Amino acid sequence: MREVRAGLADVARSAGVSPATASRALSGAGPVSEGARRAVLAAADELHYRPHPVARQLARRSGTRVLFAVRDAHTRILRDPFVARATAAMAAILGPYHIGVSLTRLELECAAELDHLADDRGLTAVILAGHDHELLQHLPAGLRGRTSVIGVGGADVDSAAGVGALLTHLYALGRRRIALVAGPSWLAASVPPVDAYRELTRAAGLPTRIVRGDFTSDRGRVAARSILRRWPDTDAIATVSDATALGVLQALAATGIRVPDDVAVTGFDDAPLAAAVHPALSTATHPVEEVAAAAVRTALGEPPPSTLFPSVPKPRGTCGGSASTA
Amino acid sequence: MREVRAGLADVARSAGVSPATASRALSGAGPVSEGARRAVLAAADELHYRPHPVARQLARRSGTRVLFAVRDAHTRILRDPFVARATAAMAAILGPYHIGVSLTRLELECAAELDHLADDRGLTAVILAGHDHELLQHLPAGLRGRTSVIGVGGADVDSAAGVGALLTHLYALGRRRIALVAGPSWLAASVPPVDAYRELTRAAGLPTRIVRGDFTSDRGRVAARSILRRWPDTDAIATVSDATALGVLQALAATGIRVPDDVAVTGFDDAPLAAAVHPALSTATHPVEEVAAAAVRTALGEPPPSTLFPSVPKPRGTCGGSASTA
DNA sequence: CTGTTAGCGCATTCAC
DNA sequence: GTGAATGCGCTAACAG
Repeated sequence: MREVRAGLADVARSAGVSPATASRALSGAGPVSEGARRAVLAAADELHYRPHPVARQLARRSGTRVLFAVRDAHTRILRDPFVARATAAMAAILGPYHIGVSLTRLELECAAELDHLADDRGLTAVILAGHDHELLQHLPAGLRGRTSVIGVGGADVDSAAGVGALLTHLYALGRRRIALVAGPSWLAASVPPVDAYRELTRAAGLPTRIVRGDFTSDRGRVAARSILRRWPDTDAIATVSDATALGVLQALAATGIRVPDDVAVTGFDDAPLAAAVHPALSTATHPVEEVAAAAVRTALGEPPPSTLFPSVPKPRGTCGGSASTA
Repeated sequence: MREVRAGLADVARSAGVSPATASRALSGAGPVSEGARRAVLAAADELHYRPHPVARQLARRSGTRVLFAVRDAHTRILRDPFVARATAAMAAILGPYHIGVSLTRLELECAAELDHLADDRGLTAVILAGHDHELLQHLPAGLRGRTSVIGVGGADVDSAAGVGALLTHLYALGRRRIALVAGPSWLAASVPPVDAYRELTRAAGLPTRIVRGDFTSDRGRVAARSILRRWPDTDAIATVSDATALGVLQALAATGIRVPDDVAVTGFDDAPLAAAVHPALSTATHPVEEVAAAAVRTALGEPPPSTLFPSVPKPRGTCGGSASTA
């Protein structure tokens, strides 16, 4: 029943105009008289015209994919809930534009990989996460203007405020020997939380206890043991990742340390089940979908967001104090 | 320094052959003499030739995107951890093939939407989840051969075995009044777990207590209250979703019912933090990334997987018995 | 404002 | 085996 798919030429003919005019009318770009536009739109509708995205992208040289490139030491970062959530959000946002999403991990030393990406003509844009300052400085020329960043310098959450609020909350509840499991040192996003931490400890005259972590619970376990060994009287452990916080909780449980009675714990990012652990994990929530949307828009040419996205502290059971175990 | 990107024509010229031969040599298809092939490959390497994916896909009319379409009553399904995880996995798998991923939700009544998708020439393939039998029966002709399915009839986990094992475990631990929060009735994947449940209850002479749920914790809360009202002596509640199980746990906690002492609870899918709640959530783990990979391969033309993926029961704290709270 | 003319970069008929 | 020609479907430059 269905004839061969109608093309732009068919629409143009049926509307009594040239393909060029039809193209302008349909893509909304370029000058078209009101009459012609109406005729074209009617014809397109009549013929059930559907533009061919691939041909369009070839002609426009715009590419058909956005790449979400996450720099990290481990492959398992690709299974990280934050990454998965952001990827899915991008995929949902870009679908209507006929643009797909790809996901890849970048090694810490990724100059060569970036060069490679720079001349993949199929890529509309690249969204970077897990970067450091140097990386942004040395972006291949071919990537400039079609790259955006999630984290420091791009679509970012106010992690300093979020972590700061959590720390302040711990302090208000009487914790005085607070340790921090910071992010990896190769990561630009690791800095703001550390700054916030140093500011609090200095202002309050507290001891500074920092160990490095990453986004895994394994490292959380290790970090917790390390902290307990070096500073046995620690009464709170703040982290910058829910997974890490869970690792901390497990290590503490294994040592017979009570949470939050002996040691309070906080995470970061509000992973799906964070509210459901017992005691419920104190953390901070972030609008990941909005961050992803902003990153996409920026990558596609809009100006970058001028403000940070909110990092809202969610003090729960593992903080002690006014806990809600719901 | 860098000249204009080398095209197939440049490679051909440099290798002293025609573009056609170069194309054959590079794409590996068609007859090419060994000498020519070598020359072309060398030239391509020399010129740092990178094929233009969009042009290639236009010429081949193969499309540049795979769409992951999840049928569900609610938009929030797109934030479901399982969906996000599967999406990210697909995006990672397809990247090297220069194919992107899009994500969309389908209404329960989605015949029109499917028709629409069928003639989006930019779509390489469509991967369906949340389908029912009728949907698969009435797939638009334009989608046949380039559609695959996650769940019953496609890349699926052995949910009957997984749920069955969990139920058997509950039974072995002495539970005799087990209720099931099943999946939604519009979903084909809801059936196997129910079958497994009925089989156990019949074989063991247990009462049958089924209520419908979905993939949200809200419904889990509602379901738990409903169960307690209708069958106050229930001593175990099995679900087919971790989120639902968490909702059940919350409702039970709110009622002062102890888990697992009074009522045991099981989830399904091993969400990221399931092991970390307290008591740790009993659930079943699934190789989501492999399922996604299989779905992708099938959508791209390979034969569908002949066997079900394993659903491995993870009895933990909420089951009672040999619990491990780790 | 509109139509004409050229491509976009590659894959694929066909003759040779 | 190979090459010349043609087409994928649409957009962009250019005259008019």
